[in-house]
Amino acid sequence: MRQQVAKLAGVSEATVSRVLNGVGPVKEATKQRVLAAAAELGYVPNALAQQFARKKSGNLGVVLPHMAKVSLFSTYYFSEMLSGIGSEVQASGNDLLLLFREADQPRNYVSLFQSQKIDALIVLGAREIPQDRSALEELAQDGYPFCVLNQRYGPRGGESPFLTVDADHWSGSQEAVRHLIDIGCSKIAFINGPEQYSNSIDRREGYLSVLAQSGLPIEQRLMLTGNYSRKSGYELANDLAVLIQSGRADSVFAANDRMAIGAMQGLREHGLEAGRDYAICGYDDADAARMASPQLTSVAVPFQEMGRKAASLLLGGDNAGVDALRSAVLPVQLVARESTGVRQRRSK
Amino acid sequence: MRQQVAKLAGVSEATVSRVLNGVGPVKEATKQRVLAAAAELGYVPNALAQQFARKKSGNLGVVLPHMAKVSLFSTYYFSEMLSGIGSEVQASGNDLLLLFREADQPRNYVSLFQSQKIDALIVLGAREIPQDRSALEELAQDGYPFCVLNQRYGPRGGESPFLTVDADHWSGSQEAVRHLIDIGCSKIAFINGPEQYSNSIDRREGYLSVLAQSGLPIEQRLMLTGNYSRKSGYELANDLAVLIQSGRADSVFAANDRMAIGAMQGLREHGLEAGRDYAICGYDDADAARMASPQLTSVAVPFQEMGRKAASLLLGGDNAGVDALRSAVLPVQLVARESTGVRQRRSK
DNA sequence: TGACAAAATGTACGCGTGTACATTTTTTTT
DNA sequence: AAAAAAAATGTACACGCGTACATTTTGTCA
Repeated sequence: MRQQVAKLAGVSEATVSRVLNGVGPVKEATKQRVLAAAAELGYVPNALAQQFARKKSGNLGVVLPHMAKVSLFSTYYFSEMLSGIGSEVQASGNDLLLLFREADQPRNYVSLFQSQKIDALIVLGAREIPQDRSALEELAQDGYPFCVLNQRYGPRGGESPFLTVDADHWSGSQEAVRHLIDIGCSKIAFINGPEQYSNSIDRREGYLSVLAQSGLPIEQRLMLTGNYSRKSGYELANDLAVLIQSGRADSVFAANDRMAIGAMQGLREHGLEAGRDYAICGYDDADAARMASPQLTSVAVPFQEMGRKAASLLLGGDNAGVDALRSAVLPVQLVARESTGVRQRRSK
Repeated sequence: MRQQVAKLAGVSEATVSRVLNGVGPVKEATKQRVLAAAAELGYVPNALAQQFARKKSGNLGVVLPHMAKVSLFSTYYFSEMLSGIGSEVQASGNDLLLLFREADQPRNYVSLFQSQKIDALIVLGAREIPQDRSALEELAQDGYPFCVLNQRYGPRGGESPFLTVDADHWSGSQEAVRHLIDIGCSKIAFINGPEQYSNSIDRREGYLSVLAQSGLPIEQRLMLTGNYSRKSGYELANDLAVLIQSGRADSVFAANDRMAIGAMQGLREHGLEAGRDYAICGYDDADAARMASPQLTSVAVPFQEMGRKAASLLLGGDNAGVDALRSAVLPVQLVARESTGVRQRRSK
């Protein structure tokens, strides 16, 4: 096939290759002849052979936890990051290989590189558990290019053992809690997610630091733990209702929107209405925040940007703001809405 | 590398290949020696070379519309289908290549096959527009294996020009409308999405057929069109409010949950409450349906199953219920909730 | 035990590129 | 105008695997 193109253009196959890849010096006239011949014959290079010859698959792998039926995570979260990764991958002329990780199954990331199926890897949904950490350490050991998204393994603000792109959940939580304080709350309950996720830890620390700064007491009974699902928030509402009705809590900061919405639903069944009987702030600013009623105050996380950043770090040589500590931390932003008493203007 | 394995096992490279691929007759003892040698040396076959030699990439391509910032679609929809596809792909030992399609960009699906990047293709988010249809016709012309998901190109219930996996949105809409009638509604407004999507057409026809069956009048002013976004539902609430307040409508059937929720929000601003002043039924049974308040009655679509089915049609030879008409149509199911006056039992 | 069939293994090569190196053509320099 | 340098093109081969075919070993039957 390539041979036919070469013949039609009156050149050698090597020249065809050079023209199509834009490498090496080629006379303009020759180039045009080759391109014309290729177009005429409808020649499309065999990507498999190219990859083989180049020893590059051109694939960026993305592993994400396989959520069987009920997803612990907001699908929003992953969709957005994937979308960001996708746009960057496309712009770089690469492809995106989607890899699902079964919960139990051992993580064999290294063989993905050994088999050359992928040139680089982005890991989503990683946690601070031995299996995850050791799998990543193995990758780092062998020097493969990979990036962990939305999870931190080193100390916050310190040097990271792996390349990481995260959001500033510490500051985001501070903003959230300060906002609650600003609107007059002083007894802020906190629904966190499992601390296997570094951003749960970051949120807790953000929460605690603002309480300390503001001279508010830290009370264990105000700190609850769910699993980031709506249902867990719903169930914790029973505890929250007691706290609120007894005057021991006047507001809630939830570590994500789903738990916040679940809590609102549960509290409603206790006759407690967000924005009236208590204030509540979620996290992520997922679509659901705007769909809830009252609309949920939340902390917007730039998931798309995070995905884009991770991909560009691996694909291009975009090392802006990363070098030393091996981690990029993107800013988040509070979005105030009805659930903390901020009425929205219409048509939004 | 493979050579070293062969040497260590005391066999030829061909035998190593045979053992690792499980082809051809191999003496048990030899097999064990080879496996041991491969394990000892940590040999991982080069996937690129394998693909090249086999002339198969082992990749199932999945194209999905690239939704820049605001997604017209519920991300839920795509996440679920992707998840279903993913589980099937994994089970079959293949990989999933994710391909984003820019809105304007011409669809060049054929070259994906010509370059052998993919062995089969699943198309998500296709519409009845010339670009989409012709791109698919080109694929069909050349005999490439592909499957269109959640979109129909032939007549409903008739022969399909392409392999298709869809859900029975006609019956689903009938169920929804019948449910509204069952609870006492007789003036049912309908918010549909763009008719470029066949399932919008199916829903309209389902809606109309039940009205006809029930001897209810068909009124154009009750039939509105949004674009499947929450915002469009929100904006249409102004029209709905007039209809409801004037007594010309007593309920709403929305073609998806997002529009339904938007409408509920908009109507609330007009003092109208779902489940009290009017009934409303959504479609998709996305997470959001359960997060809305009141919780939204909706039609559950088996997106995961659909994805799984499409993948298994292309990967395995699973032709169950498809052969003649080239299309599989999966059943949907109504889930009644508070928005049509059905109170939910607690702890769900 | 010999002849023959079947099983097991080895040998050799193609798959379609990219590219190092050799060669030819063109341009520049003296 | 000859020599040298630079640009353009051609030749040849490796990449790592799967597999058709040739060969050897093992098993079977008379």
